[in-house]
Amino acid sequence: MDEPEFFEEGTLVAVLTTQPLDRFLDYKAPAGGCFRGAFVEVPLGPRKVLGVVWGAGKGGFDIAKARSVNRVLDVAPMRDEMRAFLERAAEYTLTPLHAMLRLATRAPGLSDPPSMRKVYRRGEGEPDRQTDARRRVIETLNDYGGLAFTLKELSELAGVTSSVVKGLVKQGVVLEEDTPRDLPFFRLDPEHGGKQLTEDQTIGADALRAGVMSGNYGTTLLRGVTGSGKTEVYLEAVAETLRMGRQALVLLPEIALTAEFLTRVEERFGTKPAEWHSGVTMTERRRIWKMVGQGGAQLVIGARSALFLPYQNLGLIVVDEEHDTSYKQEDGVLYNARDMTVLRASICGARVVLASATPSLESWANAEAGKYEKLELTSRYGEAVLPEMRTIDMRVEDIPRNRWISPSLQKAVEARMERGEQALLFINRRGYAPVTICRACGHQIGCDHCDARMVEHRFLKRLVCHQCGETKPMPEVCPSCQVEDKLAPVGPGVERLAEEAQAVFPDARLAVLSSDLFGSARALKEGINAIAEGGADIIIGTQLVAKGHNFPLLTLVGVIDADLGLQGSDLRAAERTFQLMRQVAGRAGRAEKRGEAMLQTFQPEHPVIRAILVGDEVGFWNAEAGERRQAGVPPYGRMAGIILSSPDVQQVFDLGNALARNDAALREIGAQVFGPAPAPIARVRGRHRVRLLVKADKRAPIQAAIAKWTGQFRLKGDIRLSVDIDPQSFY
DNA sequence: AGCACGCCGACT
DNA sequence: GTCGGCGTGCTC
Repeated sequence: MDEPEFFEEGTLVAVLTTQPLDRFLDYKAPAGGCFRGAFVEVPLGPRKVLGVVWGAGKGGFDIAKARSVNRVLDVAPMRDEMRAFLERAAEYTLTPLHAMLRLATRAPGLSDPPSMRKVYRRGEGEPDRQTDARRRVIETLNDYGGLAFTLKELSELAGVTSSVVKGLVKQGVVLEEDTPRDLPFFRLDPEHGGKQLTEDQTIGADALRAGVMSGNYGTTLLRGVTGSGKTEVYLEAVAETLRMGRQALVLLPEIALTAEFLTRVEERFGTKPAEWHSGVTMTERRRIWKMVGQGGAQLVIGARSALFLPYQNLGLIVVDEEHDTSYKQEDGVLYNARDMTVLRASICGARVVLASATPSLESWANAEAGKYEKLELTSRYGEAVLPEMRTIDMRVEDIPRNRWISPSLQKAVEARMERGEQALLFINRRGYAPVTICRACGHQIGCDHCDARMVEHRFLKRLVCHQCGETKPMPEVCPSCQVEDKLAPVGPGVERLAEEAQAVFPDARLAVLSSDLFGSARALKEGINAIAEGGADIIIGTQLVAKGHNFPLLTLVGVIDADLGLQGSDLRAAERTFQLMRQVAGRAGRAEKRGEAMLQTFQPEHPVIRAILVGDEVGFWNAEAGERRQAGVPPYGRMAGIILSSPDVQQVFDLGNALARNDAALREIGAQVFGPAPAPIARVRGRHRVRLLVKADKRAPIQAAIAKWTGQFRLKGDIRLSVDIDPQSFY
């Protein structure tokens, strides 16, 4: 390893700060000098800001203005590979570098001196007088063999007041010591809880282990049907990474999942890993950030932002459910954590495992092209097999108005209940009804700040905008024509389906699983556990249930509206529908009983529905790939979205049109621009949004061209422009 | 991001 | 005359 460059006191260093400046600022190195990569505090105008020494200063300005770095912070310096990663990620996503540095420093108190706290352990001496309380303190300390406790912990464990402990400290029986507040995580033991793997899993685990042992970059697409035990397989790759003394990161799409996952990690490695997501406390954040940087955390389980932690020796990154759309950050810095994972790993020589039962077309195409290795787990655990799937043709079902459970589905559910098995009714819509319409004038209630329609939530007794979160009470009269008692719900949501199910199956015990019905991840987990143990006959759920929870008694899945998502011209709709339906169907029959899945559809002959039915994944992907290749869209072409937003409609359209007219920079690389058109959500929080789409050849330097193109324009007033490379949805 | 500078409209 | 609106520019 090359030693990073050292800068003597007084020499000029280029510093990148977290302030939104589009260049480096030069400072004089502080007393004692500093290395490249050092985190520093620098003066900026009247303020002190956080920065990183990026390299030698360039000069070229009035040298008398150069100020000195205030001090070098007491955290591990940023490694060269991290700087390279941030630079490349900034370049790829067309994000200013300072914004990338922000992502990488999302922990509080990095500039604070390491804070200390007092801990107490057993000393040599004996107390002058033995009392009951004193004996309990000493016994507690002996029981835990030399461990140190905080005052609060020790007095609670021993059942004494803090003054007893303090008294013993005075006599030297208990020692009081200062230790850093941010403690390392317990060591994970790769040999702790290895499970017996199936033959299939062993082959997979061996292949992943071999990759880890190579010590080089490489990506493996780990494909396994639901219940095939992907997790066990990639945890073996984690184990091998730990044996090699390197760090591992497992990215998960859902916070709700991490609790269950953490338990599995603890069973496998004997202790909990570091857990990083938006819900962790500030103190814990700082601890994780620092410990990851100095090797005191071997394994991080986290959401996408965990990719920007300062790993010092990252050997493996697992992206679980790699197809999940939540890996794409949709506000602020627009990046896809799956793609950035591959970038980061290729820079620091780490392995990547992309795990999914239903991979994204991008990853599938990369595997087909030989860029990724492919690994398949085919057999499910035990005797369970994929459910038998069939459609219910809604065109021929005799079903009353405002009912969504067809007679065929009803019969099937009743049959399962008689056998004491569970059924799941799946609908991918939260709330009571997606639309509220006035039957007097036809007005549909919309959000005041967005162009989205408000969704009635009876549980909350309010209308909710699923776009911006705005809520308002259900109006008494129509906001448009003021007529009373004419507002009617249209279409089903999960709450309304539950109401119907209760009427259709009066004796059934219902459980509704929707993300907005649980106050916390913990409550959700408890709810899920109770259901899994048989606390309900019928589960009514949104896509929350598709995400890897286990329901051993579940043998029937009824999909209320399999067509949802097939409409529209969104090219990814078919892919998402395929993935979601396959995942939901995978909930049935995970234990010993053969499951069944029934899809209610008005278009049973649709190619996607047919592919879902026969489970012909390769056929589906080939068909989908063919169409996209034809259209020259991702993954066979490149796209970027340009979103303009402003409170003033005229302003955004003017700029949009100006951009569309002056597209020489794009034509130079053979790219086309479409639009401007109202963005998928044309108004968000009072801002009008307009989108242009850029389409280019797979190999075209789209970022450079877009930078040149948009760079000609100066943004006036409150207008914002953001570039979304590889947008999730496009049409 | 902040913060200062600076140039036009409604007050004392 | 001056207080204050927020457009523009600077920060080593």
